[in-house]
Amino acid sequence: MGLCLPVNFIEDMDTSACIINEITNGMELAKQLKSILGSESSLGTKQVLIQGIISSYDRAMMMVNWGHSGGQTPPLTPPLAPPMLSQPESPVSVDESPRSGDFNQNFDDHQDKKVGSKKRKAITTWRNQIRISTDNGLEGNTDDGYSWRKYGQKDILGAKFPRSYYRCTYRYIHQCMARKQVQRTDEDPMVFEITYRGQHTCNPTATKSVAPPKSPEKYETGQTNHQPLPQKSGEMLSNFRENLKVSTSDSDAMVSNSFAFPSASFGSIENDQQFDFLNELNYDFLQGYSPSFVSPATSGSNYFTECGNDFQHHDDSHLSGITTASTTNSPLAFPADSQDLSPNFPFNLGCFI
DNA sequence: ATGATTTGACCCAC
DNA sequence: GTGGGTCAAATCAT
Repeated sequence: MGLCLPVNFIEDMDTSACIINEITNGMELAKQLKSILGSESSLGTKQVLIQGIISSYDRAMMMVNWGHSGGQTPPLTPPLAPPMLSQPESPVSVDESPRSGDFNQNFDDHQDKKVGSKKRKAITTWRNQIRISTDNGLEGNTDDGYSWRKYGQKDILGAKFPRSYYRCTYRYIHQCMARKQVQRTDEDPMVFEITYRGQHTCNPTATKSVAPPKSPEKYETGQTNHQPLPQKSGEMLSNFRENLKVSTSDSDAMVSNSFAFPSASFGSIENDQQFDFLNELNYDFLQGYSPSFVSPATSGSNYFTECGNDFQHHDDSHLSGITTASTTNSPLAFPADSQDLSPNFPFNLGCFI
């Protein structure tokens, strides 16, 4: 069901060879980039090469991390399809809060409380870091295709900025227990770290309400009501995918998915020129890439089942050490399904298929 | 009037 | 005891 890699991926692959392959590939791309750096080559070409380099090294690092993880297989399905998550070996806790037990009778963690030691952090989480860019006068947003309602904000010790807490707008309608936390990073106020908890049981496309954003600040605090146009959904998705990290705390697994359009956002796009610019930008970047990757933002239940692009496996101890630099600026992602790859697609996915 | 956000208080894991 | 997560009343926005 949309998983890109077999469960026994680690055991089956020749990890060392793949790591070498990725590093070699990255080096080759770097050479190509160097050769065209001062040339007339298009910006897109250069960015593709840069992303190829980043992706190669990301994958190499991922494989190194996995190799040290005792063969543990991370969850492979990214967050936009939380209901599709398949983690049979790690209990999925949707709502760990004792006080919010009004609806969690249906969820596994409720059983966990009876069965054994139930740690608060034993819950499936995804982390997504989004860079908000003002380079071109646009503000980004943290929209991910779902409707969220803010239910709290808290100053976090040691953090410059407060953390905002959101739950699915349809928590009570669809018993959707998905939540997320949004927090600006100390290092870069333009980068938001979004932690998703629990899985959506609602249909994002069917439930999204319509209300355009009023201000960038609204987005920063998690504007919940926005119905992007179909094309905007691609940007929305791209923002969301910009830097995705998935983890199950109890299994000490994390998956990272690097994706970004440069400054592609629609949080405060209120004039058509800007919007057209972004569309062109997206088109340029996605030209030649998987249509299934570009367009699916409006079908929330699908567009994440297919991916699993850049994976990074971390210990729980690494969770707090997520860096933004390596993952927030990746201008491109690649489709998980090699069949979707265009001939232009620069990345060697041989290790993943 | 209705729904979203803010914010102080509460609960509980650590 | 402290800090993080959540609740819920008050407030705000539409």
